[in-house]
Amino acid sequence: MPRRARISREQIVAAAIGLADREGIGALTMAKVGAELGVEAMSLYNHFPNKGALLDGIAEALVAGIGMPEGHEDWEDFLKEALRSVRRLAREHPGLFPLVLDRAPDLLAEARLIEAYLGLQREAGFSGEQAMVAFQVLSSFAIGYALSEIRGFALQPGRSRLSARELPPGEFPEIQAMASYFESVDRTAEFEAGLDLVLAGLKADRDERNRSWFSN
Amino acid sequence: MPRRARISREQIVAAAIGLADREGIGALTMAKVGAELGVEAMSLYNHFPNKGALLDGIAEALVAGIGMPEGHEDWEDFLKEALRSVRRLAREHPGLFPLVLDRAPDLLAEARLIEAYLGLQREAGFSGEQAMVAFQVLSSFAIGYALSEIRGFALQPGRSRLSARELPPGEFPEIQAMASYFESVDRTAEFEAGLDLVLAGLKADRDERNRSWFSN
DNA sequence: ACCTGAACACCGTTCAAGT
DNA sequence: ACCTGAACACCGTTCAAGT
Repeated sequence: MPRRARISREQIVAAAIGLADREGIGALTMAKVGAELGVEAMSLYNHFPNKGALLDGIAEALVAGIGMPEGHEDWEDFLKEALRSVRRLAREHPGLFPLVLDRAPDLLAEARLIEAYLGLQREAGFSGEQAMVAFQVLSSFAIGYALSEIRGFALQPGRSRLSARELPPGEFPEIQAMASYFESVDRTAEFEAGLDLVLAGLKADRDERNRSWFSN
Repeated sequence: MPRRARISREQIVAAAIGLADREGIGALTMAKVGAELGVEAMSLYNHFPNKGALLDGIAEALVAGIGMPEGHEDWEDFLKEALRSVRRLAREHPGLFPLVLDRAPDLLAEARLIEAYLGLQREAGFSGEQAMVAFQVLSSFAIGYALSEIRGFALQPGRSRLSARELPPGEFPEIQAMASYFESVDRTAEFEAGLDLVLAGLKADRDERNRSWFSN
């Protein structure tokens, strides 16, 4: 048993994630991450060149935890499952999600996902360009939705958000009529409805383009 | 002429925005913002209780700069114009956009926009709930898209982003076949297509629900 | 090979002293 | 009323010294 603790990259990243989940991203200082493992701040520099590299390590670990969707047959389910994972990550680590977006490491994992997706898309009658537009529109929606959800939607009660019931009465009749709606939205259902809505639009667009192609 | 510079809240906020635009958000220290105006760091505490309040002031000023869309007749144009403004803000102040999202002040301005929007929506045959789902799905898309655009989409060349051409050859045939696409996407056209796609889905959904309503 | 004490630059913030 | 010097706690980072 060594008198001084000995630590690994993986332990540091895990400790940092736990710390940020418990105390917020503001608690992510070298000293506090070290203390989590019984070690001084300077020890971390034996494992990461600087704090930025540690943050990259955190982002990478979180994204790697998502993995590739299983059941590769259908492009719609494949993509929906991947985007549900994005939302799940945001909900599990709300404090770290913006960091993941910021430092989204240029991952081979992401490229592998898109490669698999494009293969599935081609069989479904989409051109490569249509497939990538679909990917970018849908993932923009999922990222934006997840972000809105963790920081609070407009007019939602709670945290520091202005809620529908706090508005000056009289001036906002439309909103006030819906106050109870804002307090009881089912966000999972809304997210799924959003995915389906965008997918319906994409498929309608594909079909229309294919129709005009055949009729020319 | 006083020997010591005298400054206002507005000047401080403007100086901070200019500084962040030029040197990045990392340059937003009390000392540097002060220096921008020929003043010491401590002077800022006469105008803002702390740095967080200054950042809130920045977010508020940027959002206020957007304003309410003109030409209120049509809910679709109204909402599209508002969301184009979000994207415009992101492109004009890429370094500050995440901060705006984070500190989105609980603005009366936002409530007024939603109030006006709901009024327009009702006339178009949407229920209040449908209207808010539409709002949240579309604004999630716009926020996510703007964010992706400023930090780089997947497989896009540039910055620190892994580009399609940098991937190990052979392993990613689908992506490599589209390398030239990734280098020449028209992001404005893609954003507009995304808006129209989601709107088409929303209207199809409304019509379907109304149809089943009448046939019951 | 990897943890640590001492040290430095930089940062947010307080407060009493100036004008 | 509002700017400033001095001071403090906290932070990232370096480096030589330990084991």
